[in-house]
Amino acid sequence: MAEIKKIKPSLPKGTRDFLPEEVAKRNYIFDTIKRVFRKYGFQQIDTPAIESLETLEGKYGDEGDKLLFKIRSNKNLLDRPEFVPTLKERLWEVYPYNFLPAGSEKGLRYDLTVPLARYVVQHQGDLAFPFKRFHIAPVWRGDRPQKGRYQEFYQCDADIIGSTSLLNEVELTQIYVEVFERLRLKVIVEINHRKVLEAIASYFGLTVNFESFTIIIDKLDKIGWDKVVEELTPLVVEHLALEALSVKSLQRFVFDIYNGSNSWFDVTDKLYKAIPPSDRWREDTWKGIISTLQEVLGKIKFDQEKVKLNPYLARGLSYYTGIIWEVVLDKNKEENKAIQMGSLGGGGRYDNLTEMFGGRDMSGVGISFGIERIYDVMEELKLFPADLGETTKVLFVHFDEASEAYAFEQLQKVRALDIASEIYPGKKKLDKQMNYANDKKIPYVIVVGGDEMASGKLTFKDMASGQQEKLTIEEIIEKLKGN
RNA sequence: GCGUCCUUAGCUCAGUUGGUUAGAGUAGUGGUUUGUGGUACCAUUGGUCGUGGGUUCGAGCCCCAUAGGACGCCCCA
Repeated sequence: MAEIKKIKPSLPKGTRDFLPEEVAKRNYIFDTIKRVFRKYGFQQIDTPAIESLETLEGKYGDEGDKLLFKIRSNKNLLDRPEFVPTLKERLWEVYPYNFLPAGSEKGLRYDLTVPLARYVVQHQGDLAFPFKRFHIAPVWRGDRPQKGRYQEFYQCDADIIGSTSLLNEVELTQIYVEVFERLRLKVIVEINHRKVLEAIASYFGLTVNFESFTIIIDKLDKIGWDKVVEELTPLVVEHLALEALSVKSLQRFVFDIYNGSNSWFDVTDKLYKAIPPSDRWREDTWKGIISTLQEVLGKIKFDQEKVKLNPYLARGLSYYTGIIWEVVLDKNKEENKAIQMGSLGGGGRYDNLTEMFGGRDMSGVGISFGIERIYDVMEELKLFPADLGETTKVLFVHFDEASEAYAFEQLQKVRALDIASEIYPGKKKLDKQMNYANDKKIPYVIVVGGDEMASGKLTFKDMASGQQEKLTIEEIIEKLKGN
């Protein structure tokens, strides 16, 4: 038997272990979000962590493809011992994929959206449309890790597939507001329409480089107007021969509209008046966008401090085609001022999602919660409840085999009432057993020894106060049920 | 793809211009207290100094290479 090589315990880069306490906190976030999702009629689904490479490749652009985790095929003939070195083998080393049947290669999922598209097309016969699902699961990216950015992380998405009604947008906005209220985070849900950006770009003659335009505009929060103008200027000059003055006016244009207004209707009205229909931009389309925004925002009385129209909100994603969201900390609130954190969520409407899998054209709209960041912010603001209720409520401790057996019997009575309880297994000195309760933050301990067995009155100790009293098991159960 | 930094005990880290046997705190174990934790005190286990090579009488420390990791750009679900 070969000796097992001892290695230093370590994790691959960009991955984390979670301690029980951390899992409890993460579950608190997940449970809060799930409760709201279900309240609005969303059903949870799951899909495999691995998908065919076919499914994943080509969906995230060149940059995304590079970050895909690929799983080496076990069909690789090179690994077979009987395989002798030949020219073919050399070719295998260089071009292994060329010798594999298409679709046999696997990869780890990169997000939850592409699996959703595959899922909807594959199961369309079994699903009720509009299909409202949520999905909370880890995804993997071979990215270079940074602070708050990992190779394995959770995504938490809710989407509605197959309905173009704006009621969906209204409800998703409600969900954002409600979830963050429940988590006691003060945030602003920013809303924009993708085509507002297109209109602005078009008005300033930036249609050729619209992608670059959105990428730059999206950085506004991070780098400020001066840098944005700086980055936009070459686009204008190179491709459209407009003087940089136009970019300055772009800044003023957006800035004025956004700042001088108190209500969404003011903002949308101003937008409407500010952008004259050009030959690239038909008036009725623009009207449609404005009314879309007004309908979504005006449907119910959102708190205007919490839900705001942000005409320069872009989001990098190219596949969004309609309303887009982003959730950010409300920097006007005192407690948030010191916290440096990007968006806590985002989403939008996208068309043709299912097309790539041969499905009929289905419009989709969805939101996502950045739970890793939400966790960090809540930790910093100390917003997690002190008692997350995920630990044992009461521990039985004992001295010898007889008292262990007796305690074990009593334990069954407590467990019969679904009270989380345990007995210290095996013989150990009492202080070690108490230590265990202490480390595990178990609030109550029941001491069972000779006296207790004789009298039937057990020693019930409150670990927080240190006080203890002699009670029958029935009296103890009553107390435990009470809190 | 570009750049900065890190790696010494399970964990967090000291370790002087290169010098004898590499330390501390913490966690663990045993005890002070054979029926009472969160505090204290005493004792004690635990290290191929990431790996490989080089310089040197001598390397945790200097040089080269390499692996792993963290962070910042780029990009971004």
